[in-house]
Amino acid sequence: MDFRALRSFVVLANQLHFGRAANLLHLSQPALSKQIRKLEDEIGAPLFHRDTAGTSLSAAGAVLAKDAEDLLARCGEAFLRAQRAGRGEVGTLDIGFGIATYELVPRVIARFRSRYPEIHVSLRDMPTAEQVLALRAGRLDIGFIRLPAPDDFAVRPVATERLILALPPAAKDVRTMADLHGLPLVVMSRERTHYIFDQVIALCAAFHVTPYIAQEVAEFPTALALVASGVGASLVPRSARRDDLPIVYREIDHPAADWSVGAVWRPVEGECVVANFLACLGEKLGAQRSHPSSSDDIPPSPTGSAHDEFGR
Amino acid sequence: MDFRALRSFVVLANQLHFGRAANLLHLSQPALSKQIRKLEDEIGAPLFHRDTAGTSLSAAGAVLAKDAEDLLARCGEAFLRAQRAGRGEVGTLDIGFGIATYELVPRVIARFRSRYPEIHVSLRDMPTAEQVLALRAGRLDIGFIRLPAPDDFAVRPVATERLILALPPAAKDVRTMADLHGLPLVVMSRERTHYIFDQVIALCAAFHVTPYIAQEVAEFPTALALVASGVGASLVPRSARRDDLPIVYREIDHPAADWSVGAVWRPVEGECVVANFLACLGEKLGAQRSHPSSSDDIPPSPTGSAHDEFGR
DNA sequence: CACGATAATAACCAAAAGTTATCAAGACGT
DNA sequence: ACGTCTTGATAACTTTTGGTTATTATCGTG
Repeated sequence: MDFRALRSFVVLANQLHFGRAANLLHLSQPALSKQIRKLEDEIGAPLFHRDTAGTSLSAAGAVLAKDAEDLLARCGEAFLRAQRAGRGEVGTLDIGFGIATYELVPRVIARFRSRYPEIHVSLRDMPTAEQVLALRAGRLDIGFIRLPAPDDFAVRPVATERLILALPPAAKDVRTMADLHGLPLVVMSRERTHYIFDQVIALCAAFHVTPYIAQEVAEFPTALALVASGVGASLVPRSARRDDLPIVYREIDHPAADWSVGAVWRPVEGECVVANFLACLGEKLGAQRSHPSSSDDIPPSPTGSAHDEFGR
Repeated sequence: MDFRALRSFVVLANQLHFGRAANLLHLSQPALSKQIRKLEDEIGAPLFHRDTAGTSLSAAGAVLAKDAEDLLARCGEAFLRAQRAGRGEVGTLDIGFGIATYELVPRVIARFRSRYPEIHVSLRDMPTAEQVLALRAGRLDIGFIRLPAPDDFAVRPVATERLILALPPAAKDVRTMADLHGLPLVVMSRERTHYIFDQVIALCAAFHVTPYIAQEVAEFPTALALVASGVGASLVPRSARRDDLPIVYREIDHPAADWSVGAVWRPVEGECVVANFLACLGEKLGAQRSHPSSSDDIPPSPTGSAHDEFGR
């Protein structure tokens, strides 16, 4: 059943006049006659009674007319929805995020939702590794993971932190990571924030320090309190620093101390939903909105900007 | 938006493989590629991600796929409904009937409804003249009217009655209508059954008899009771005759005494609903099923058959 | 009875959709 | 690392379809 014929049929059913209907449809009367006749052949029954005194709907025509109008409306609707989906205005967006983005992501999503109310956003809390898998499998559109990202992803760095050394006053002669060797260490529990734990371990390894774990804690303030009470040293993000405690801080001048989170996505052509979300993200970060909607180059990293976007 | 392209799209969305989908659609792979590309151009966004590793739906494609399947189903449904309407299996049937068919018509309609449950039958009680107008205006499909019908209608005679003279014993020397002159007459009230009244008047006129109306009644048995008690003569359908009363009956050998009802309809090409109804009617009458579904000749009149189908 | 209106038909033309053959790019197995 | 295979795109060509104009048949109507 041809679509154009259906549209012609509806117009004719309203006009009940081949000439007028043909005009409205911007085609000639014989063309319309042919279309209708073809439709009638397909259906196997006349849709109109042709009478020189006037054209009128047949029983079959009357039945079809009722359905056809609705059908055309639905079709147009579907078409528009598809177009809007192409512009990233309707559809779904699956976002993965982890503990480090509990503050940032919901805020961006709130903005995104108000701007694109017809996008169904689904948030999935999962660790970095799982996000990478889900992204590759297409189960996620965007992930927020610890950087660096595997290089088959496009990246938008979102927040950068740097670990600093927190020392009890008694250990104020420790100046660098290397001096940490043998000192007891307060670390974040691997349970909840294993990537922080992992990074601490990796950082120690980078300095050939064998960490001696004195205590595991769940929150940075707790760790600092323990440091202040002399339990041991700790490594915390700079934003967690508290100066009201008797603690000595040391910068760590090593890339392994950098701790950044970025939005990553598969660099696929023409998926506007992702681009739209990244635009919201960019605005939220107050940074330049460099997001390649249809190119797979990695946007310039705004390193050094956007501190303190997370931290507890 | 082309319909065939939509169907192709749905198949491809299920298969996610141009070659296989093309096979299922019985066309070549380039043709399918072209169709999809055209659809994408119309919509303005890619519907699939083409990757040598495999084809997958884009965001827009996923949205459209959801709608398209439903759309196609509805379309097929509408198509089938139209076909069935063409065969007179769905739709509406507007029937007009009057007092004389109160017994027959509902029985036929019951049969018709059980056979064509998806035809919405609407019954309209209206007198002959009004039925004729409604039929011409297309507001009725079938009417049951007193015959003869105007000759732009097709007719199926349904019941024939003949008026007979009912005389009180005291008037048994009356032998023909002509002898009725001056005799008091018991007639049916014009209110309820004006066509019977009218026919009695017409019958009298045919014999140049000026009727002298002694009494109007509502039912034939009442009329006969009055006749038996000597109030006057009466004209009743033969089927109303009662032999347990002291009444003398006389046949009237004149066409004006004939009183028949027929189903009439506009002889329009290819309206199966009407034909189907007439088939039911024919079966109910137990007569030959001569009903011209697509010709406008009047079916052979089964005169003399089908007595007693109405009468009160 | 000629005229006007309406839809069907015919002849023709252009656009489309289909076909086969071929190409380019990755995945894959050796 | 290199042919091979798979997959989809492209090109050239053909067929089909849909559209146009011109004409005809058939009614109502002045």
